[in-house]
Amino acid sequence: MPELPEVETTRQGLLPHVVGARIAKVVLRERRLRWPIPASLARTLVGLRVENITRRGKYLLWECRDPHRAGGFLLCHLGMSGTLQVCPQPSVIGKHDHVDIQLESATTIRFNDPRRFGAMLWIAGSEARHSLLDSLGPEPLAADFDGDHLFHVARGRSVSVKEFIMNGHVVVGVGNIYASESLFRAGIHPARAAGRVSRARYVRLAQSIRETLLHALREGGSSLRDYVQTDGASGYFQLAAAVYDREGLPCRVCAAPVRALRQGQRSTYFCARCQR
DNA sequence: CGAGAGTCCTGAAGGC
DNA sequence: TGCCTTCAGGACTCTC
Repeated sequence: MPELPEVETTRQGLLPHVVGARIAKVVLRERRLRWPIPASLARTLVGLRVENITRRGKYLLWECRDPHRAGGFLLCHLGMSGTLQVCPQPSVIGKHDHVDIQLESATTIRFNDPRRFGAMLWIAGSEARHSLLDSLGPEPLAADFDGDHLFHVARGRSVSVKEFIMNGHVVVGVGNIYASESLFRAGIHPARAAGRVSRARYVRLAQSIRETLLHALREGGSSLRDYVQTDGASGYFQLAAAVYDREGLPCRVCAAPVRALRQGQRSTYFCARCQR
């Protein structure tokens, strides 16, 4: 399930293959994703040159241009089971291979997404502005994200701190796995109301989120279940998970059994002794 | 405005 | 063995 480290790993894996390349052909086999892929996307993309791929939260933005006509941005979201793989010699078309973006070099970038929660949309123009991006919170690894930000946004909020940090309008890129891991690292109970966490503890939480994400980034992204890196190798962050998916197993710090609970129809893992 | 539930989807896993 | 149910998850969208 791609979270921010996986999306960033994907971005970095794609960059050397696509930046500067011209799009030769686009095959749309299945357009029914989170939102339908525009039928005109293939026509739009062919002939454009990919100038860069940037990331905003878990959205990837392919900046595409052409000297003779208007460019724009290909907005991609991997949902929870999506991958973008670099296929130097695409051979057999597999199940759920929904989109192929073939470059002039013959290398193909293949979008596969069994659960079809992903997205592929087109933003025309020279600015990457879209309603999906408009009200996103800060990047957790950027300078404008810190404990003060979390503390201020949390004023008066009764939602649990775990659901709070998973809200993309508060901070982007913290998914279910890293939310549990970050709260464990910060020693904060996941069910505590967001408005009842002190400023000092939010400072620690912001730092924990950064550390957790950076750690996962160094490991190449997690591979829990579906994730595959662009070169096909799998990540291995789950081996280092402190609490996620470890219900009943001893806490790595105090040996108390890790506990699980449901929050907003999501599973949360925590240590009742280490987290208050 | 915030909170909470519903929704999309496939595949794996568990129960009987 | 096989069918049925449940769960997994991102994040938008709707209702209250």
